[in-house]
Amino acid sequence: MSQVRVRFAPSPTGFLHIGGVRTALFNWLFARQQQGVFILRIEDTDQSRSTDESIQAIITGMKWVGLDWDEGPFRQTERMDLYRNYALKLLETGHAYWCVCKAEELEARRKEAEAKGLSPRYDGRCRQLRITHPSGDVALRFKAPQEGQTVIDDLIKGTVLFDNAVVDDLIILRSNGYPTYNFSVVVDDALMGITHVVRGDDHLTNTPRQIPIFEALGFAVPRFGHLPMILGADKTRLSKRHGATSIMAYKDMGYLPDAMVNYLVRLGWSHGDQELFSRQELIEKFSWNHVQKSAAVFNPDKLLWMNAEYIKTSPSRQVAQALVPLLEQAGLRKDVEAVSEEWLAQSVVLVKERAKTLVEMVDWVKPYFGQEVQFEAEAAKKFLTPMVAPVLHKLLTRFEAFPGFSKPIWEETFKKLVEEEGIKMGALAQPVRVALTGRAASPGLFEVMEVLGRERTLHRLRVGIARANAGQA
RNA sequence: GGUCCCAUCGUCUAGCCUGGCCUAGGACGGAGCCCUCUCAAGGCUUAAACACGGGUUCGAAUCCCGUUGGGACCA
Repeated sequence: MSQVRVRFAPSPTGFLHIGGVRTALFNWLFARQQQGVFILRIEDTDQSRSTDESIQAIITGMKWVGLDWDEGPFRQTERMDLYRNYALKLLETGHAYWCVCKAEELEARRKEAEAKGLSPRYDGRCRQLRITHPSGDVALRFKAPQEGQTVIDDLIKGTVLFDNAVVDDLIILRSNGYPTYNFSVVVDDALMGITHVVRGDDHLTNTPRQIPIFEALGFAVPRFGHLPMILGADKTRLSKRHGATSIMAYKDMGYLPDAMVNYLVRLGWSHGDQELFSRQELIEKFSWNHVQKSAAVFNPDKLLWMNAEYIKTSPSRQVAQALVPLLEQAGLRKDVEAVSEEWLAQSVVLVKERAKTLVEMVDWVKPYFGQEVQFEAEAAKKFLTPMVAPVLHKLLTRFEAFPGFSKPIWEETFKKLVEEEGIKMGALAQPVRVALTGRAASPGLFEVMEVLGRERTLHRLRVGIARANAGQA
């Protein structure tokens, strides 16, 4: 068995979208599992739509999700001579011919055929012309086999049969000298020694056009695998209308790359009932025969759940690291610089089971930065009332009596006070919570105190008491 | 229009190849209950699907044919 060589070949016509990432992912998993080679190739022959920014977007996107490639990125625009040479080689070997049909004529004939209810394929009229010295606008056409069948043993769809009679002679070199998509792909896949062509199933019907070209060129025909599409909630092809489709948009929304990868691979692939997989597990367990044949609807809710799972279970230092850029964006640069990595990781532990995204986490973690707390008006009004001020003061006095912070001791002190006062836990807990965090919802009170430390806890209690006394008296 | 692909809960899917273990399992989301200092998380319970019609067979979600419905490509 020769080494597996696969590729991901996106067009740089925008950002890297999640459908592309999934295609790349399946290729990557297979390459890593087989200890093969994963190649990145940029299909930028359509120069009118290709941009350098898009190429950069593909690269940053791939890096973010951790899909590293072994060869490339190659760009088709740097390989134009190759396509021309191989096209002319086909002409020499009699597998291609010059076609002088004008675009308008072809269009007219196509319409005519359609009107008659025939398929709008090229009728092959230049095939017999044997034009050897072309002039003016000429295109090079591939002589497609007219008889027999082309059989694809697809990795995902199984055996698919096409009658060659339905495949017409496709243009491989346009009159402007540019190769067509179907031709440049074959040349590249052949020259790069691709053993498994795995792409979206929108290419399935291109395959019977491409196989004869491999053969005419004298190259081995690779295996093919056609992945089903990703759809939006309305079951139409996923697009901007369905919300974010750019992979980097998910980074900005606070998703973890591992969660994206896990979700995307589960969209179309399964391993029994298992939902969560580590990268290593994915590489080990991946297999083509458990890839779904039908299209799948992208479900943002499930992705969100999965992201929450990853936030909860990933090492807190790692999550903290991913959180830093978002904290800085939120205007907390100075605060972040002032704290230790360890402290940050500790606060992540505090909120990680409440935040489903890193963006949410920024909000959860905000109250633990800085000396002062920002009160939510409603929470303060409801819980920091003159009525609770005396109890809060008692609590403060008792806390002040301890020279240091000790979670169990402070907790015990707190509960004892509640008991003595004959009030419910919540009656004291909520005002304290608002005093310490400014909000009516937070992690466990004593965990919060631990992260704040003795001094800030006492300080915020004092401020809270002042606020309570001032409150609409 | 032609060719090709696809079809299990609202969604992602297990089961299909190698019929019986399927009274169709899991997950997300929904509903309810429990836990609880708030918010979460967690635990438990629950509603919810084999597109339809024919065959083959003792027996079909599973195999075959057709219908319907989606989709892709061809410009």
